[in-house]
Amino acid sequence: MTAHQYTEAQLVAMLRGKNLKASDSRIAILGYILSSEMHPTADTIYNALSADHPSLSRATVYNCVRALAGAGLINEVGIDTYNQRFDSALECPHAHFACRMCGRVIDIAYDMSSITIPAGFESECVNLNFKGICPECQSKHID
Amino acid sequence: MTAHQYTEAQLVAMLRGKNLKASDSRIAILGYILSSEMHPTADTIYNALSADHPSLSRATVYNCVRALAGAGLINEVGIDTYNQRFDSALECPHAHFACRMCGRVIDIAYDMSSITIPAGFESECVNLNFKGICPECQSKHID
DNA sequence: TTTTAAATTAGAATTATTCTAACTTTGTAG
DNA sequence: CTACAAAGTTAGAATAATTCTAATTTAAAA
Repeated sequence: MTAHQYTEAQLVAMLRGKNLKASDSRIAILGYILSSEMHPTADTIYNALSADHPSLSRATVYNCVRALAGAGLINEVGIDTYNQRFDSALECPHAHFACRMCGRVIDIAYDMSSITIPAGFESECVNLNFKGICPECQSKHID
Repeated sequence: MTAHQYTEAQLVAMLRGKNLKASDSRIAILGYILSSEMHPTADTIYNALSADHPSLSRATVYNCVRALAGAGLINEVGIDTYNQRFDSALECPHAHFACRMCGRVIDIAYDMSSITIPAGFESECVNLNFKGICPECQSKHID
């Protein structure tokens, strides 16, 4: 929920802990997602990092987020219909709210421990997503 | 959860009830989604219906699902990362489970009434999605 | 009927994602 | 420290999903 800054050494340790090589790109992308509150898309990540990492390619962004999500360090947030978004998997689980007026994706404190899956299914990831109108847009607008 | 068949008159009534013109495409697409258990993608819908509706175009499928989802007759199921899927909004709410091995999206009976959203947010749609391994794939495979 | 706004169409355009094959880096072991 | 092998990265082309455009057709109201 609250974004954290991590040192490079901490990011390297996280990657190694998941048996991922600590490449420059992975360190930068993981650090960016963990420090961001905005549920970035692959394109947002690419744009944010290419200034400091001029050789970064879009393919690497896709490769990295896939590896990081596979390792459970980040989550895919399936709330935005036409762009995949990512956020930290290290925070306590939380829900998301997408506002159909302003388009923002907002974290919602939510007790995910109340959500259980039926026996027989092995769940690796839970997503609870709401769509509607956020408080700010409600006050701006009569729908 | 269980798919239903509706008569054309019923489908027309549903559309009119939402102030949507009852065009051929909308009747066919709504009927298809409501009678399907498979959470079809836009492409699946297009392929399933073009035999009977040779002039149907992909643009129309996208236009229609947008209109139907906006009217609350169907839901976008944000569980499949790289394809949007749709299902009936008329059934009682339920969760989805996507298996990362076989790729199926399976309905899960779930008490959505236990899910409440914080005050101030006006929620129009809730999605509870799980990803992991389904019972069938667990028995096939040692991961 | 006639009318008109809305919906549909084909295909081009755009956008997001993946693929390919050459090159570079990482972590390890000598 | 140096060499090696495996894994990761790169640019750009290819693919796939979605949207756009402008002409045509249709639904429903008058």
